[in-house]
Amino acid sequence: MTLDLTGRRAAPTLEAVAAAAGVSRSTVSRVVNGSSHVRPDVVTAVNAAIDELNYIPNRAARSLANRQTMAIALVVPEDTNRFFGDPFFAEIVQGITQGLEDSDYVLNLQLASPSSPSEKTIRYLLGGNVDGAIVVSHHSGDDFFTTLDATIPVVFGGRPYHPELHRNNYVDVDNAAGAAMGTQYLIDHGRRRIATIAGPANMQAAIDRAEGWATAMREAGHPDDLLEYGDFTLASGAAAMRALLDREPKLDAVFVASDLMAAGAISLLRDRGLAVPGDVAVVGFDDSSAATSGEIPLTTVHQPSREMGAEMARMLLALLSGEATERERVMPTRMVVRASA
Amino acid sequence: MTLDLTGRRAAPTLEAVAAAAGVSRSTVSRVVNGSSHVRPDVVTAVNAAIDELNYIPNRAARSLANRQTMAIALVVPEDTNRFFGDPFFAEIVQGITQGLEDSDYVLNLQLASPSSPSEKTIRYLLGGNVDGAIVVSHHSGDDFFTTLDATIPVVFGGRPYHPELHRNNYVDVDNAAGAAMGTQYLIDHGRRRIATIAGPANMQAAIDRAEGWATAMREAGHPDDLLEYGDFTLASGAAAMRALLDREPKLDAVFVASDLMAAGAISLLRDRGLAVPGDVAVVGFDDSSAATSGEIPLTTVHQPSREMGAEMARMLLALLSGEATERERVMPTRMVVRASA
DNA sequence: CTGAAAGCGCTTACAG
DNA sequence: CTGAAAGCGCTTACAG
Repeated sequence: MTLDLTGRRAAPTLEAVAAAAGVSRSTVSRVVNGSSHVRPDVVTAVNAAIDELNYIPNRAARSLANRQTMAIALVVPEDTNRFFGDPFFAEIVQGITQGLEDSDYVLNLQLASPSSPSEKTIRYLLGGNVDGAIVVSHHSGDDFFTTLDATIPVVFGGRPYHPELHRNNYVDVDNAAGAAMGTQYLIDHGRRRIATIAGPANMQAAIDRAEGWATAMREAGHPDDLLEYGDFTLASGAAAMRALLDREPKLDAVFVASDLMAAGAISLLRDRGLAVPGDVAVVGFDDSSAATSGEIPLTTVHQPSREMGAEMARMLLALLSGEATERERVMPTRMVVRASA
Repeated sequence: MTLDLTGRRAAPTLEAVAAAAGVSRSTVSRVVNGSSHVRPDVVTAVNAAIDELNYIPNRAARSLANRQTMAIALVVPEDTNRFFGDPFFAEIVQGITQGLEDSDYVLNLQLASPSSPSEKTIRYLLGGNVDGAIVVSHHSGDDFFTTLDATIPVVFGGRPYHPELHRNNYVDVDNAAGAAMGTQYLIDHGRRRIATIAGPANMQAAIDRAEGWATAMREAGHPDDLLEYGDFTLASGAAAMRALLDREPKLDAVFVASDLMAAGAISLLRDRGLAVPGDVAVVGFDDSSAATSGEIPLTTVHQPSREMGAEMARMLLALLSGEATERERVMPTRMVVRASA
């Protein structure tokens, strides 16, 4: 065992394995990469040497020779607090991890600021450190992602805001239809003055959900004037609810574009002494764990977040392997009725 | 601009920059790496060529030549739900990110299972893909980390459970003293029957906090029999509270080893119609955002999570640059009094 | 089926 | 201060 200056073992190389197995480096490489043109007994001998030496291929060397990093980036243009605060992301990450499980790719998480990724992140993503990227929670106003998309294969979680993107691979739900369904549920249950708390206007999903609410309202002959924006955080849900109540004390329902904002809205409602759903019915969106962790289980529009994550991974893998693939995957939503409406 | 088969631009190399600037590759390399032995006008010319071509060094090539990856791993042996569910981790991550900001290192997050990291994670960490690692939330019963620690520099968030580790670099608080302080606060405020909800018995911090509670109780002449274990999740806090109430319906206070578990305990208490702090006083640990997001602001033992994260980053950076460094950093806790006790 | 050799894009002694 | 050359640890045509 060779020790380097700091007393740590020097990693064995292909060369060492070749010597131990009495074959050439080429052959070892073939075995490591599962080439079929190697004699079975040689495969056995090489594998024995690999186990013996505890050989792990050097990724840098491999990726230099290969021009492949076997890494993909998960880019989330949100600050840490929002990323960690919303269980929706946890489910997306789980799905992606699961979708990548059987592949040789590793996932590298890059948190970027919502406005614009740091110089460091940009260099990382553009500097050939990953073979592809999954971008979740895309906001408008930054064309870095257009550049990224022109550089490596990218799959978006949620239809990206920029329609002029070079390519356009995404996994999404029909946000407008889902929101309309949630709103219709309130209408069907006799609510009249139905407000909405929308997500930020620079995110496509937020726009679509607001639009779905407005459409359902208009079709039912109700006014679609009661809209306030949040930013998908708990606190912003409460703030928007307060603003809504100030504008229309007699509202009797609210469709909220995310469960987390809905939880914030409910806590404000209760602070004001309003009963949920007695006085005000609340319908959320996501069906994340935030829907069931509050005092009042949330009636909400379910989107299959975990499967969406897995699907993003699969789509990117297909793109990377050059397979012809579906480029736009829209998954179904459904109503989940609990206690808040 | 060269286009490859898929229509993506081929990245410019050192070679190309050298040609554009009319110098050798060696010189370009020196400029890129900030060597001082280059003539100023040459530096200018090279930088112009770099900007012109939009050159970004190939990390794989660099790290092969260098034997440095300029990447460090953040390893969290927890499942996704727990990692995302506890705001404590968000703060640690923020701190680490901040501590790494001015360095050239990128952070790669590796979620591992609490029992034992996957084959994939092991190969990643041991395969020379990162120069060092920060391990947060270490559990006993897995000696992979001993191997990791023998292979690359590692800093632990929280004193690791295994005392026989090769090296032992960590950032922590004095958990026992903090817990004793929280418990003493309850004693000083006249509580008699004080229970505790501990963290998992395979984590050093959990053990130390339970010990701190027990010590304070014994010193006050109170029995230290009312202990139930949780696993640092909200749900486990509620379950432990239920068990405690079953054992001792007349308990009047509980010291809980994390804010998230405390929030779970409080919700159970309220379900049972018990007033907090009227009937039962609750003291938490962490002072994470979970302390202030519930209905009842939590009185808790504050630990400087963000600074601890930053400190872990700094310590690892020092280790990587070979600087002699403090290897054990214990940061202060303090009482934060709010409404729950 | 197997090996020798070139090449991936950098860095870094070594000369000059 | 600068360049030619070797080397980092792999992969992959090319011969055989």
